[in-house]
Amino acid sequence: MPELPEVETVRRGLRKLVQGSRITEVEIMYPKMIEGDSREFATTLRGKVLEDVDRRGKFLLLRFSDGWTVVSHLRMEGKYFVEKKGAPIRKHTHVIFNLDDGRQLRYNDVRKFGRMRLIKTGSETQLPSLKKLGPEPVAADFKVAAFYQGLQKKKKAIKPALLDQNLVTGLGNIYVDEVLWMSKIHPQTPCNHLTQADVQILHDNIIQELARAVEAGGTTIRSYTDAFQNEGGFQFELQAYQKTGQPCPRCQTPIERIVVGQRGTHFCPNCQQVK
DNA sequence: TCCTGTACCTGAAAGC
DNA sequence: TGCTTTCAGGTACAGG
Repeated sequence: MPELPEVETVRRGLRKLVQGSRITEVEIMYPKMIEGDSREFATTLRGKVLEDVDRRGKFLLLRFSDGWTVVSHLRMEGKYFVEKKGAPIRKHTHVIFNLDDGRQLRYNDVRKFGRMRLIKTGSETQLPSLKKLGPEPVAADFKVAAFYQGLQKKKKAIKPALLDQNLVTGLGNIYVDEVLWMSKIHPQTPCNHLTQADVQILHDNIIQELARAVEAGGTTIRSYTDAFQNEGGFQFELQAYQKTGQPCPRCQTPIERIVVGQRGTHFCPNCQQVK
């Protein structure tokens, strides 16, 4: 399930593999994957060069010539890979970008949750889904004072607040459980109960954890692979996520699983207590 | 405005 | 063994 580190790893892979390639044809097998007119999506991209691949939060921004951008979200199980034209089409391949060198950039998505949208480059900041995104989880953008103020205005639990993408972007279910464990904060703690000291620790752990996960090439739990079809390495670093019944690495108390905001949630009942 | 619940999807695992 | 049910979760959207 791609979160920021996985999307960043895909972005880097796509840059290496297909930057500079020209699209000769786009085949769309599952039109619902395309937001807006899927035929227009295909005809507009014909002849365009993929000039760069950017990222905002968990959204990939594929930059094409003549001022076009494809905004792509992998959601749960979306993945891109490159194969030669004529190679067997795998099950769950929904969009194929034919390239001028005989290769194909293929988008595969078992759950069909992923979405793509074609927009004019520069207008992505006006898309509601991108407009609402909080800062990137890096020290230059993500400021602890604004984070604390944002949390003080919320009464809901910290876990769904972090999954919202409004206060900071890039966290998903795995990394939220991890950073809350690292910060000794119970996932059901109301946001406005957190002290400045709690928020400072949480802020620093979010930056540190996501940077480490990017370095490791992301986390593979179910099916994630990057554009080279490599799995991530960060699943071996997880301390709490999916560790139900296993001893907490800090205090040896068994990790528990509860449901918070309809999401499976893993925490240490000793280290992480509700305030 | 904020918050909660649900739909979208399929495959794996669990239950019978 | 084979069928049915439950679960996994990121985002958009509806409704309170």
